[in-house]
Amino acid sequence: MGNDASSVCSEGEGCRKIVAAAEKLFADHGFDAVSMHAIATDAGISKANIYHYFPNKDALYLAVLQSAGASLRALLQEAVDSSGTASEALHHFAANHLQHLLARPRLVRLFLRELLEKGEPRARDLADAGLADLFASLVQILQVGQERGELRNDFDPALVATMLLGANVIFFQSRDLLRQYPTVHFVDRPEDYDRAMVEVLLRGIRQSSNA
Amino acid sequence: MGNDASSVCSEGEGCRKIVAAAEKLFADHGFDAVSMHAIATDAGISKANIYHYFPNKDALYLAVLQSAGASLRALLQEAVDSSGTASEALHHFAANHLQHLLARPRLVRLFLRELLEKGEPRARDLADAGLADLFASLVQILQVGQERGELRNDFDPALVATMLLGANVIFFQSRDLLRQYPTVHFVDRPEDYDRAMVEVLLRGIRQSSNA
DNA sequence: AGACTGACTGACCGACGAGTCAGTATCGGG
DNA sequence: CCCGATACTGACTCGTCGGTCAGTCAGTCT
Repeated sequence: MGNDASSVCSEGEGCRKIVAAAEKLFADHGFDAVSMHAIATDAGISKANIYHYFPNKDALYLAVLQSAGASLRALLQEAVDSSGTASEALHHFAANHLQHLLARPRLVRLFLRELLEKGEPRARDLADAGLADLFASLVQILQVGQERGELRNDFDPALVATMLLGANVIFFQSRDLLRQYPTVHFVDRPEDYDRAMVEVLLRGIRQSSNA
Repeated sequence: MGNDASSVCSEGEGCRKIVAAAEKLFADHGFDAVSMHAIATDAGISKANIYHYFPNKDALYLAVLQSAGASLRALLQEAVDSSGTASEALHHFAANHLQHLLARPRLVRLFLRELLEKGEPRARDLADAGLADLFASLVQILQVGQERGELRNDFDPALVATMLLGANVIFFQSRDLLRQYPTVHFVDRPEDYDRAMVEVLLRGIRQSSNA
């Protein structure tokens, strides 16, 4: 599935299969709920073979996160395109961002999981880095919009960036839940959701008024 | 700490201590990472004693979620007050909602964890119920505002409700992360964050325009 | 006193977890 | 054809897990 295992596996069929299986299982069930045996079985190899490539379970987990982080970051940065007006850039970002989230749900959940961890900072820094980049890009788009006079000056770009990211993340995370809610009709149309969402946001931050 | 263990413990000092310890550990590390021994130690009793109150680990976890759910739901519904204008109600809700989230981080993380689980639906329904209630309340506030002509009619209440909830949840969840980001100055002032956030939102959905 | 009850414990069990190891299959280069 | 290295395996160790059990202890009712 084109995951960026190459970055951590330096070629090698077996290794890639391991990371792919681990990524799936870790994302679905979390670190502690997944045994090395389960990973091996899913990858179609023996458990001991995993230790040929990775010194221990933590290292494998780290490798998975690293590989996932690389591809996820690349994917999401793709969504950032600061050309055109701020409005255009925001619409473009929101739509692409959410679309990418939905296209690779496992990677996303892997990172959301990490963000929830309190005790052991297994790879918080890694998870953080990706989000920080994204956040910075978004803030920049908004700032440029402000400097150009396209957007109002009385709001904090970081605030709106947070709102936008939050809107997408919560949509991603509670999609199934929302689906059970009868009157919600944007559940299966992420583009609709994003378009409407950015419109509301823009009306709140655009310079002066129009319809 | 006033958690609603009474709902599941029918009095009894020991039982309450168990649930309290379990709540803390489960919230911090997740179901699989917490052993019965750890819970017993933290509660200051023997492991076997836990089985005097709960038939197995899953039952204990369920009880914790149930108790947490009860108190969390009560807490959050407190934030809902549909008296006054929609603007007032939204401001009131946002501030209280976030404040409650931040006041009981463990309960929140317990539920966010559950929302992430894919395979076993240990208690998804339970976690869902709370959110659904809240969501419905918010939607209603917005609908009333629309009917009264206070808010525009061209937006989906469910969409804005989602945005508001999302804004609060992401703030809660990535607070530490945001703190490392230099230019963000609303991190340690949730009220500021919420006031500004709702203002932007309101400007986007309020009928006609004003400053 | 004695019978009964619920809270509680230490010692134990089988299962399964991560990780090890001795050894086999495979394969490219000399 | 053999050699060394790399890919890979089954069988093992050992610690910890969830869960059980026989039994102690404090109180309470009669």
